[in-house]
Amino acid sequence: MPELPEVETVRRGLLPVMEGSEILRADVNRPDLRWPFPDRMADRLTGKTVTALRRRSKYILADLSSGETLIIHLGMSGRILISGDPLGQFHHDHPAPEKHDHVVFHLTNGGRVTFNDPRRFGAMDLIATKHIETHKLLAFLGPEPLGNNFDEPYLVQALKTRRTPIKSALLDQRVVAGLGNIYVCEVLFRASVSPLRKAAQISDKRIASLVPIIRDVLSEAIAAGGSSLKDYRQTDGELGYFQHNFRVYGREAEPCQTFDCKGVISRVVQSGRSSFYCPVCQR
DNA sequence: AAGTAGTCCTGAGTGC
DNA sequence: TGCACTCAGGACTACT
Repeated sequence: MPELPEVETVRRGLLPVMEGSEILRADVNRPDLRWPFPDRMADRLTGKTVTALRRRSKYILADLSSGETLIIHLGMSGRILISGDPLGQFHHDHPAPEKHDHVVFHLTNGGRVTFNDPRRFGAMDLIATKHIETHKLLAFLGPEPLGNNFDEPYLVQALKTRRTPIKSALLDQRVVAGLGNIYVCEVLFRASVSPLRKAAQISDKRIASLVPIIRDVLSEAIAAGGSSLKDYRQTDGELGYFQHNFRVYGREAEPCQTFDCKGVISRVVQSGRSSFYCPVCQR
């Protein structure tokens, strides 16, 4: 479900409620999500203050006063909702517990942070903060697309020898970390590049052109609060609204929006994921 | 070794 | 209404 913009939106929503706050208690309602929760997770969270709330790729990282960091991944269907009016501005009480509320953090400021994930592809883990870079899930991630290490020479170099379609290459988190199916489709549309084209076969100039487009699409989506399809909500329960700006994703059989293009949006399946694109103007 | 299916899981939607 | 089927913002694992 959530790609980088959705995860960043969740992080920003959690920031004022969680950063600097103490975890009074954690309710862990099942033994696992995608993997078993770490040993004694609830105990290791209890009484700890969240000293910083960061993001790496699609992972939310909560640094704790104990010297450990809680790693949270939302998988396909994960949501995090805040309740309890901890900032004195929401004016709503705790809603009734729902199915798939797997972990609930109770904060000493009165706030409650609920992790809900029907499909349970999400994950949580705890690791010493000083070892976060070496965690199995984070160690092989590529650069942050909105960070300084992601630039034109890097992407040209990274894709130079990749025989896989550009669509698959950009979904590979080792190449660039945080893009998912929706935003790759939108990026390739804006760049007029066919998702079917082999990465290595695209000119350096066109690969380079992807860099600012990736930054723009992600930045615009963050500014819009992410994209809400089925599951995703911001932490206050509001919908994101970038889905209204999709030009190709989910628009199979609709006319291409490129000026003067008479194409029709197609859907093809590449390595198990749907790619939406205009076969006329994306080459 | 890189590239690609298969896999985990629930729920929504569609067609008969 | 029920049932069978497809599809979904991810990404690890095990094949070729």
